[in-house]
Amino acid sequence: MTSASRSLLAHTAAASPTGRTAHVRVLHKGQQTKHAIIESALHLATQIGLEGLSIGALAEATHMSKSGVFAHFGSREELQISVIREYFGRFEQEVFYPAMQAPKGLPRVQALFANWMKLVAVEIQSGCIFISGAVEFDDRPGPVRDALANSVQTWLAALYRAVVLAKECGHLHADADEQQMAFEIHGLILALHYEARFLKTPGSIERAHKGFHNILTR
Amino acid sequence: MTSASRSLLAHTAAASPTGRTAHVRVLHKGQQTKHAIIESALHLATQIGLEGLSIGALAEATHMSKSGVFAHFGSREELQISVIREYFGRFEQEVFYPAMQAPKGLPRVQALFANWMKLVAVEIQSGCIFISGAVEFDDRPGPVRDALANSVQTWLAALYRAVVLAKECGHLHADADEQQMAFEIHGLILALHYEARFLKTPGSIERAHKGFHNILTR
DNA sequence: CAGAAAATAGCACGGTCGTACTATTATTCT
DNA sequence: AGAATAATAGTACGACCGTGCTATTTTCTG
Repeated sequence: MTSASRSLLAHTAAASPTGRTAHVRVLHKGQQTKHAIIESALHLATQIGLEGLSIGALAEATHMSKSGVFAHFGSREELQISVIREYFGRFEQEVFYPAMQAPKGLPRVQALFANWMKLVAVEIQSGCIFISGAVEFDDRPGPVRDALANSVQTWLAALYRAVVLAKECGHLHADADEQQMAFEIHGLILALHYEARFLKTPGSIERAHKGFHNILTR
Repeated sequence: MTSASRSLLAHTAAASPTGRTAHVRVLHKGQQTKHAIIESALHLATQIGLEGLSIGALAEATHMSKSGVFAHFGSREELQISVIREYFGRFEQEVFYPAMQAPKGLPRVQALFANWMKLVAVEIQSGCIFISGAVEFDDRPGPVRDALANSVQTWLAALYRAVVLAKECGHLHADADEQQMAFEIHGLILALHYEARFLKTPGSIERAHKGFHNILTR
């Protein structure tokens, strides 16, 4: 397991179920297993979906009791939200931040797409909660949906902004429609996920790449 | 309700739970309520998804007992498959057949896309089981997944074939990649569904239309 | 109008779910 | 060290699930 080795920041102190605030203490050992639970939950959720995530199955996967798992979150919703936050963090780490080191303009857009494709290529096997979650919660208002939608919006906005910068740099035609391009790129990723993961159509990855090229050269 | 008025063909005699074959009889009144149940189930499944479809909820919606509903299908899987078949039939009726009356070539491709868009525009409110089902069953083998995948494959193949014909008619560039075009069109529909239904991004319909235009004029 | 057969209801079972509530164990602090 | 507190386990509850079994009612048929 490569579980507890990352992110020593332990940011935001993650509001505990009980509203205790006396002495701003640094809590140690519980946080660690909580992180392990979230890791396991993320792994489960990508396969079965956020709705399929059950505390019982999670307890079994982590060799804990149901109540032991439950106590860390206080509710299933809070667990789901934790998973979304974790996934978003990894998405940032693997897709966004590395691409931001590419020079702004077209290279950065290409880096963003390349990193995104690299992740989705993995998710063809494991699943993607930004896609499955969208379907599960498109009709179900509430905090989980909000967390999910915010995460996706943030990422799509970052992509859009990169395209805007590329146009400002003169790397795109002057009449290029940035919103339109972001929309079409999003469509390529969704079609890739759909056709490769569900239909198992061969050649989908190449088609997504070619589609991206088509969008740029217009 | 506009329920029992369509499709007097009553094709395929829909294998009953009991394996009775004595006397090829024409069964009447049960088939009718079965159709009503499927209609209600379709309505439910588009909103909550095929997995969210529960016999209890369906019984309540149709003012029947759980066992009364259950007896018509023999299993939940069979119910789900019936819903898929019904949805596919309507899809054919609303999208495919009308478009086949357009002259083959580019007009027919445009008609297919236009009809598809018209349907998806409705499904932004109600949901689409070809999309939600793909997410729910991409990891879950079995007859439901097979029925779903077959339906989608059939439709995508029809779209692809229309593009091939358009190229043969000389309505597209000689180096046009038909598979690629079908892939990108599929992506537009998926992006539309995602952004309009889940994110509620305004202007998505126009972007899908514009994207289609971009694909054709290349 | 019978009698047969199909359609529907009623009921019960075992299972899983989320989540209170209460013990017990492990960890941390003084 | 022991006291305080956090972490985990144990147990139970009510709700819903799919589905099997047995009545009862409705519909069709001869």
